[in-house]
Amino acid sequence: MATINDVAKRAGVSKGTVSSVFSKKRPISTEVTERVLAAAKELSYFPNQLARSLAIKKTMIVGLKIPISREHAMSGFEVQLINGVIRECSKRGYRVLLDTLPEHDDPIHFAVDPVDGVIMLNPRTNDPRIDRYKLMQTPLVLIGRPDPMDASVCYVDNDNVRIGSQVGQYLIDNGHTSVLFLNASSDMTVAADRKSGLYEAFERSGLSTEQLKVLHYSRKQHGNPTKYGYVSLKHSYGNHEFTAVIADTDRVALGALQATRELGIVIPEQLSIVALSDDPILAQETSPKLTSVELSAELLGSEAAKILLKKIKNIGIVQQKVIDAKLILRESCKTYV
Amino acid sequence: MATINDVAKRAGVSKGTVSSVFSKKRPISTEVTERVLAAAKELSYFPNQLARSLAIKKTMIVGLKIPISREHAMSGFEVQLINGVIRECSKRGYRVLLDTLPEHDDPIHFAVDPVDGVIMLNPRTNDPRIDRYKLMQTPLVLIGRPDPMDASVCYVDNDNVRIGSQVGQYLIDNGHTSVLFLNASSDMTVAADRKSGLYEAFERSGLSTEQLKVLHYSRKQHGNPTKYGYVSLKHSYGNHEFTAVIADTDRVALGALQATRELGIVIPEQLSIVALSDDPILAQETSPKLTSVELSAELLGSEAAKILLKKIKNIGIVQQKVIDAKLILRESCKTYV
DNA sequence: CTGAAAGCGCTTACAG
DNA sequence: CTGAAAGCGCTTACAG
Repeated sequence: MATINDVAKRAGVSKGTVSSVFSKKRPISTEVTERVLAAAKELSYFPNQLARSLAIKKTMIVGLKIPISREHAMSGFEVQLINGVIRECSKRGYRVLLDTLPEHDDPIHFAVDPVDGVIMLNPRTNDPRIDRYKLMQTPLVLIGRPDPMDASVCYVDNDNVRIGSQVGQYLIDNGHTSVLFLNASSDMTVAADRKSGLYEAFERSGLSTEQLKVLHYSRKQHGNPTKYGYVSLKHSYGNHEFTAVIADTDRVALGALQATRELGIVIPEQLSIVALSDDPILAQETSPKLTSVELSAELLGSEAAKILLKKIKNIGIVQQKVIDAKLILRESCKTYV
Repeated sequence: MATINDVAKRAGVSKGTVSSVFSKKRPISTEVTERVLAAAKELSYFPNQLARSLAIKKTMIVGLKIPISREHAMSGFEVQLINGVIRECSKRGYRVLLDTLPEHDDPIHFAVDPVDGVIMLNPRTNDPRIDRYKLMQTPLVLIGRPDPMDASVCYVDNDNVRIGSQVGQYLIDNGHTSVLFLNASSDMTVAADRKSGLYEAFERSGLSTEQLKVLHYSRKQHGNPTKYGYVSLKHSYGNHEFTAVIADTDRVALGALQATRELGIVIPEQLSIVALSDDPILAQETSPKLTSVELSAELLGSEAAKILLKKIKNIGIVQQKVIDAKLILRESCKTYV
């Protein structure tokens, strides 16, 4: 690969000049410009972004840290979220470095990536990476709230307590007093938040939270979300009393739906189902169509990107944003008439 | 941000030594190692990948060039494909730089990206980028065949002629003699390939290709694939004779399905539908379930990544691979009994 | 086991 | 409008 030096020599100019004709940062006479361009073409010269980035300390790349399971495809939620990030970034001329690599616990391996900022999914409790990004002074925005709360970090999130409460209230309003909650895995902050929202709704209505059966997903135990829905329903139905099930995601709901079919349970007459994470396309194609909460994953992604891009331009900004989730009524819940 | 120099000074060693304790490329005494690590910690030092990459000429990043429409979400095909690329890359410790930016025609803006190689989707006819990557000596693998054919470039692809022919034959075997083909946009090589395969099948069976009505998608004209399916069917039904329609993708089929519902056409009794690009989940959730061709997008992605990674390790390798597509029979085609 | 120095390929004040 | 030189933050022969 020819370098800027080769071109400079060939064109009989300094490399600063070559740099300028490509970057257009200072005016170069047309005569020289042409000579340089000709030399560049002859030598098949292409500017090296890496070297450029090192010099100007800017890459026009946004890092997206999103752990992806080795076995399964991305969920609709992840896909939409990535979509939102990409769309927003590409609108502003940024590219996206997808980092799905498992995280190194060893901080020695933590390096500053060739990115201008990073979006990080699902921070864990006391996530050490948050501090490291602070020390690096790398602009960071989380998707999902930091735990413990930290007013100095940027994030976008749904209000998961509210989601739990809302769905609970909806079921209560329609006559349900006992529900099976197929919750997310217990180490996720969303799981705790949604559960507490659900409890809240029950208590508010003077119902006993004893009527709430909450299960947690475990990849080790269940294999995948659809199986989780399937076996959980099969095991629980008959053993526990419940007239409604809340599924953590549409995939979980799919498994549950399958189980009800095999058990001969009629939806929604005998059992109501609502899913919390919604791939709008999927939810409309099941039968019956799935009543579910639209988390607006794409919006989460694009808002995260917006905030990050703002922050990159103006270090110091800190901003949080909660994205509205809405319950979309379709056909899988019995409504009280 | 502290640099390697700061750490070296603080620890009272040379920067080569600091470099070595982080890279472990040459042995450093434990005493010095500890001093360096302590200094690094005190100064919040994190190695700069960018500088490292420039020095060693390696980034451990794979570029994925995948133009994404501003308006719509990614298609199932794209999602699966990206999935395949990511999965394979992350398995080998590579990250993926998603580049969805619109391509600059101006070759002056073509720079060598901070990647070790690139995967490029849907090359155009006489795509100038292919030559540029050659000149840059950037390892390249295409998804979709180069046009014109070029034995020196790596690619993975379905055999789209075969797909067209296979689907055609299947329809013919089941008694169809006239079909509506809702093909991809006319500037895509896949469109031509599939069409010629379909013609082939008709000719082989001694049928008149006059009974083939082929339409092409145009974003300008149709807006989006689903609308394309919807309006095309509405316009064509009644005006043209056909007992089967081949939809370019499942999204197109979705639109067509919707149109048939409104027109009161019973699927598959009155009309057979087969889709060429298959999101397995989507296809199974429509009613009736969609008979469709599984393109194995994920496999396309992972195979492309495999070849690229091999090529990165050993420049000079050239390899092509055609990925099998299979027709999955579900419920949307009438079968001849 | 460690250091001094050249090099990776750019950019950017500073000077003219 | 252009050049010479220092700098971006690393790595790596070479020498000891």
